[in-house]
Amino acid sequence: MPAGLKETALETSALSELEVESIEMFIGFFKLIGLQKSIGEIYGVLFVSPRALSMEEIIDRLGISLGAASQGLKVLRSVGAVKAVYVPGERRDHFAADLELSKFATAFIKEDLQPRVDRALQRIETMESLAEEMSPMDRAAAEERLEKLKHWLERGEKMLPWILKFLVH
Amino acid sequence: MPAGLKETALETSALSELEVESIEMFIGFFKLIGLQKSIGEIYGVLFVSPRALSMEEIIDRLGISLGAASQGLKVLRSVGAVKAVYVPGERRDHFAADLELSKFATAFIKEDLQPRVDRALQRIETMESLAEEMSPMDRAAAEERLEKLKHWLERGEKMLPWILKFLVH
DNA sequence: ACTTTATTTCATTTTTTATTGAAATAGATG
DNA sequence: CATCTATTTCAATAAAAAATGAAATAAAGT
Repeated sequence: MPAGLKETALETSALSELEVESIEMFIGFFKLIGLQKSIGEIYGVLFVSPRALSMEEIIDRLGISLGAASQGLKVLRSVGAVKAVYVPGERRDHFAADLELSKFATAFIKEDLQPRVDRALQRIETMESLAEEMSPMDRAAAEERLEKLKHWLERGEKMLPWILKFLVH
Repeated sequence: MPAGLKETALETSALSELEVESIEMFIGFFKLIGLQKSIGEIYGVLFVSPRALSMEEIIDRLGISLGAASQGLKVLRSVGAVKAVYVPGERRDHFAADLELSKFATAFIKEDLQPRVDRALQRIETMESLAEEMSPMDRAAAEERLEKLKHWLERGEKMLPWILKFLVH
C-alpha cells in the first residue's frame, strides 16, 4: 500500500451552526443529569439530523473515538433516548434520536433520584437508633433534625411520581 | 524543638457511626446537585453535631485541608445551608447546619435549573431561524423536533415554581 | 502599633472521571 | 466456512475537577 495514500480519514466534516447549537444545548442538559460530554454531543447531532446516522458518521462528524461512540450510544439506547433504525441495503446500524424527551427525565428520576431518597430514609432509621446512645439533650436535638429531614424526604418522595406524570404528559 | 514531639496534630479524631451515616448521606445528595465531597462531609458533621463547630474542629474531625474547609463553608453559607453562630468567649467563628433543607433545592433550582431552561429556550429560537436554510422536507422535520422540545421545556419551566412552593412548604 | 491567631485565596498536586485506541468479539457476505 | 466489516470491551492515557497547603489578608488581643 502506497504510504500516506488514502489513509482512512480524520476528516471531521465541519458542523453546521444548527448542529453546534443543538450539541451545546444537550451537553449542558446531560451534564446536569450526570452524563458526559460525548453523550451530549451524540444526542445533539442526532437530534437535528434529518436521517438516522451510522456510528461511523457520528464519529466523523464529532471527531470522537470509536469507544466513546459505542459506549455513548449504548447509554443513550439504554435510557431510550436513541433507537437503532433499520436502513434498507445498509450493513451498519443506524441511530436516530427518540423525540420522547421525557425519557431522560424519567430514567433519571427512577434510577438516580428515587433510589437515593429511599436509601436516605433507611439511613435515617439507622441514625435514629444510633442517636439513642447520646445524652438526653443531645439526643433530643439530633432527633428533631432527623425528623425534619425525614419529613422533607417523604415530601419529596411523594412529589416524584407526580412530576413523572406531569412530564410524560 | 525535639523532633516528632507534639507535632501539631494530624489527630483525625475518629468519627462516630452517626457522623459517618450522616456524612455519607449528604455526600450523596450534594454530589447530585454538583457539590463536591468535602462539602457533603462538612454539612454531614454539622448536621449531627449538638453544637456549632469551629473551622479547626471541622478540619480535625474530617481530616480535610484548611482550604477545602474554608471554601466549603463559603459555599454552604452562600446557599444558606450553614450559618455562622456567635459563641461567647470564643475567638473563632463557629458554624451550625441550618435545618431548612429546602434551601439547597431552592438554590439549585433557581441557580442551575431555571437559567439552563431559559438558555435552552433562547437556543431553540436561534435554531428555528437556522432551520430556515434547510430543504423544505428537512426543515419541516427539524421544526417538528424543535417544537416538541420547546413545549417540553415550557412545561418544565411552568413546573419549577410549583416544585419550589411545594418544597418550601 | 505590634503580635498573634484566624481565615481566605490561589498556584500546585492529587484524585477522579472521561476518552482513546488496540485487541477481542460478533455479525455479515460471498 | 473463511474473510471481511462492524461493534464492543477494557487497559492505558488524557482531561477535568477537587483538595492541598503556603502565602496573603484580615481580625483580635495585648
